Amino acid sequence: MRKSSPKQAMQQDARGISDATLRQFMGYHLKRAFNTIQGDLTRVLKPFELRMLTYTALVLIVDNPGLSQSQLADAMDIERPNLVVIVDELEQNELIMRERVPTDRRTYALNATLAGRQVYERAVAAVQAHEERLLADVDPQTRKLLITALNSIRNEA
Amino acid sequence: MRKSSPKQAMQQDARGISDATLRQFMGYHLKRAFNTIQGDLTRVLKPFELRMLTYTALVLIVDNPGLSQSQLADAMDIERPNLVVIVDELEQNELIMRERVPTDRRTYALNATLAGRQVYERAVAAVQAHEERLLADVDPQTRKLLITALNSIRNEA
DNA sequence: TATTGTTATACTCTATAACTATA
DNA sequence: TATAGTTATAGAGTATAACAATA
Repeated sequence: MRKSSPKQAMQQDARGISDATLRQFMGYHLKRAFNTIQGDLTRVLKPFELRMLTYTALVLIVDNPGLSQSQLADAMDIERPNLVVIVDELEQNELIMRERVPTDRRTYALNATLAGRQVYERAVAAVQAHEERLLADVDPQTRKLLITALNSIRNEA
Repeated sequence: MRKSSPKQAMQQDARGISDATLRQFMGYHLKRAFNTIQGDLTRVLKPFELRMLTYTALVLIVDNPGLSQSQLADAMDIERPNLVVIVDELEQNELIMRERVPTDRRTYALNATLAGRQVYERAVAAVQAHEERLLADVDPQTRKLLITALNSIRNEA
């Protein structure tokens, strides 16, 4: 994660670097914001032995008991092969279980353990508190607008 | 890059996956939006033999002739070691030149070649056109708000 | 044949430590 | 000493192809 250089989003920074062209470039702003939040989240989630991907998976599993790895990969927008290590990690930490489905023995039903649901409660609270701090300057209406705009980006591809 | 699943940002998707908890999670929206835009940009920049990082570097070099690699790394918010291959790539494609500075022989002054400035013109236009399509549903005022909000995220870390 | 989960693999982006040459 | 650029390296995240088990 990188140290921030405040004021650099303006026309010129202290050393006179002009980012006039870049300032219009949404991808650039998105990337920097994501890198910042990703770095923060790594810290916030460390006490729970989670990272952003395992956190996201845990949340979806707790909220959707019994879903399959394919469904989870689809919901997380990642490829199935990449989900395997994520589910492995959650299972090794005993936060979730893979359970065979009798009616279709190819799939696993994913379910959180008691410990998983407890970690979920605390981790969700920690992430919400973090985002509350992060978005302190952004009023609720703008946050909604932000999310809507971000999702419209996602859906336009 | 991943295929999009429209409507999935709503309460439930076609298979009934609930992402109620995730919907409040800004990091998740940011990540998906960034992944989308990053995938798109890879395609948009391919004709110019650029990727997002080399594009960003080229833009900053053209807009700030003679800047050093340290300044560039700082402006791009990446570590100096990671910039080396980016500058290498631009130099090998003959879009920029490293020139020794007589007054401080440790630093290089980075300058775009004529070809670099021409690629810059066309690549910037292509990226702007792409973002215009991507943000078609987002009105100009909201875009500004979006950028401001994204930058406030960046600076709060 | 098609799908679920898996393995192997490769590529990109990021981060740190340590080197060199200059200052 | 300190700084600019570099090398080597390691860790994430992501993507594709191909396999076994099952449908």
